[in-house]
Amino acid sequence: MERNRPVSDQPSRLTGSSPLLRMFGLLELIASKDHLVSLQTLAQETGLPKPTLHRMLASFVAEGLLIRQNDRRLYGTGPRLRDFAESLLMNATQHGARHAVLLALVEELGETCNITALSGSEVLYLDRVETNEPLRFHLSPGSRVPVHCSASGKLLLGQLPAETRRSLLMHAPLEQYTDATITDVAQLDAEVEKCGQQGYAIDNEEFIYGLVCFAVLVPGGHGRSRQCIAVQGPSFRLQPSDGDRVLPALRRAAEALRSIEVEGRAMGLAQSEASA
Amino acid sequence: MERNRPVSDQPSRLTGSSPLLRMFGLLELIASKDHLVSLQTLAQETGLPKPTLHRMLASFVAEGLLIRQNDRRLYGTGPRLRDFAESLLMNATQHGARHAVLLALVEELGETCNITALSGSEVLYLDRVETNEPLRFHLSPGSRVPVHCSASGKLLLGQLPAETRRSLLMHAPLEQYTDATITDVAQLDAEVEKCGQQGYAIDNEEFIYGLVCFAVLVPGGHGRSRQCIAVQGPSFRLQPSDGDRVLPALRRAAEALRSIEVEGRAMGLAQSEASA
DNA sequence: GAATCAAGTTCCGGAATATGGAAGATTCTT
DNA sequence: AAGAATCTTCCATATTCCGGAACTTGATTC
Repeated sequence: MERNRPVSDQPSRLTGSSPLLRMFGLLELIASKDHLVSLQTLAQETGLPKPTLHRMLASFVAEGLLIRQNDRRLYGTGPRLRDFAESLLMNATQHGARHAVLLALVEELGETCNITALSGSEVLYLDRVETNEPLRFHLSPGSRVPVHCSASGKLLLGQLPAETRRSLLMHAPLEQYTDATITDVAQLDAEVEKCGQQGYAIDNEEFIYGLVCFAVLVPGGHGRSRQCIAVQGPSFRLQPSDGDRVLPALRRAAEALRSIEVEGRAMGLAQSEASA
Repeated sequence: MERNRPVSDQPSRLTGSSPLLRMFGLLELIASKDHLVSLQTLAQETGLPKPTLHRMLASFVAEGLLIRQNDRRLYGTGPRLRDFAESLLMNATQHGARHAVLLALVEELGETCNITALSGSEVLYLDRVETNEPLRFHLSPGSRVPVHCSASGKLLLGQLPAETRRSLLMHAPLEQYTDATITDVAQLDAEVEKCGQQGYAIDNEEFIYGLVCFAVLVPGGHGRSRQCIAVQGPSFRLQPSDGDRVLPALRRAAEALRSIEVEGRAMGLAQSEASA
């Protein structure tokens, strides 16, 4: 159902399906300001009723996440949020190691690279490092692309049980983005099969004109993989025939990612056993 | 109060009056781990029922706050959380006071100074004040430099658990920027150790020819520090032998930053008690 | 390779929480 | 001191969350 949205400006709506996520969105909004904010300001920017905002802010203040300053009129981030942020960054070494692999790959190939995974019926970008080339495609990390017209998507589809794959493709219409987009299920099945055989996939301008992409699977613990690493670039710098140049590097990076995953798993297990 | 639990104790429930705050507590718990966690582990540590946790985690994953790795068995922080943390630290409300400390330091030393933190596998500039000298290196706040060839990076690496540090360096490309860049892991380990011992670090043209940098840690609340304050300058104005001149000032500034932090914390507590 | 076991996932009725319009306080403004 | 704007409290309603029980998946053992 739709929430009241009487005001027609551009209230940077807090996107969030549940109240819980909406509250996190509020924190994000406050954290993104380089100055303190008032209730009134927040009401205007979010479009939320003031009593609602007041209640949210009050509970954050009670928990030490936010603090009130200037005679209690303005809100800013509190010590607990700073602890959280610092702790997060210091401990995001999984990110760190993974990010480092991407950095090295971009350095070597000279083009933007991504780590991707399947999320629902779309391909999600887990992390990304952009090339320094002045001309490049910009897709923000956390964004999503359709499965049927991305190199990663075609590989990840191949890792799904046939049954699951079928029902997934049924629900998501195969939209035609360019002339090269595969929109026929049978044809897509054949393409997925082919990619699985050869161990890599190419997106040859199937999603965006001028965008070419190579992807390989990150080896999973046992049999199935759920992540890809991919390189993308404009078609005049990266072409389908460049496989010999980019695939070895991609495979090396994929192997590096696998070893990170294994370490992470080992630590995770050690942790759970430690509390027995 | 202490927030990080070193090892498992009783089902130490997530402190939080409302479900909303409890969910934030869950994020804090995950962010405080230097490794990925499983649903089972979280269930044990929080005492929450598994279905409840599963639902919470699923919604976080759907929002991009968390990501799942290792065959979807383990949870870790996602890109959106990292953005949040960085944005928060760069805009922190005591920014004003923090900036003032930097200004005073630059005034005293006559060279550009920065406040830095670790983010993933790189060093992030949280804030920065440039000298008025006509010749200076330009790096904007928000930009990043490699850990292995920056004074801040070498100090912050020393604050990580050995295991974590090893894993990070293993996968980070120790790129050679200048003749002085340390690219050998063992050698870097020794250097990090040495910096930790002496309480400061020097970057002696290890990243950019002609750029020398001194850094000290900002004392943290819980033993470990997560931020540095540093001064940098061209090698003909700032030399490794200038420690006696710059280190006392740096230490004073670091102490000033710590006290700002403590004040903020005290205010936060006062606020939260007022509503108890 | 079938049995066993542990971890992860789904279901759904009941319980607890969030919602926001209206109205009452508290400032700031003139 | 009246007027205006913002902040705060109230509370009936509707939405959301909760978690025991049951089911599925995947790993381990015999």
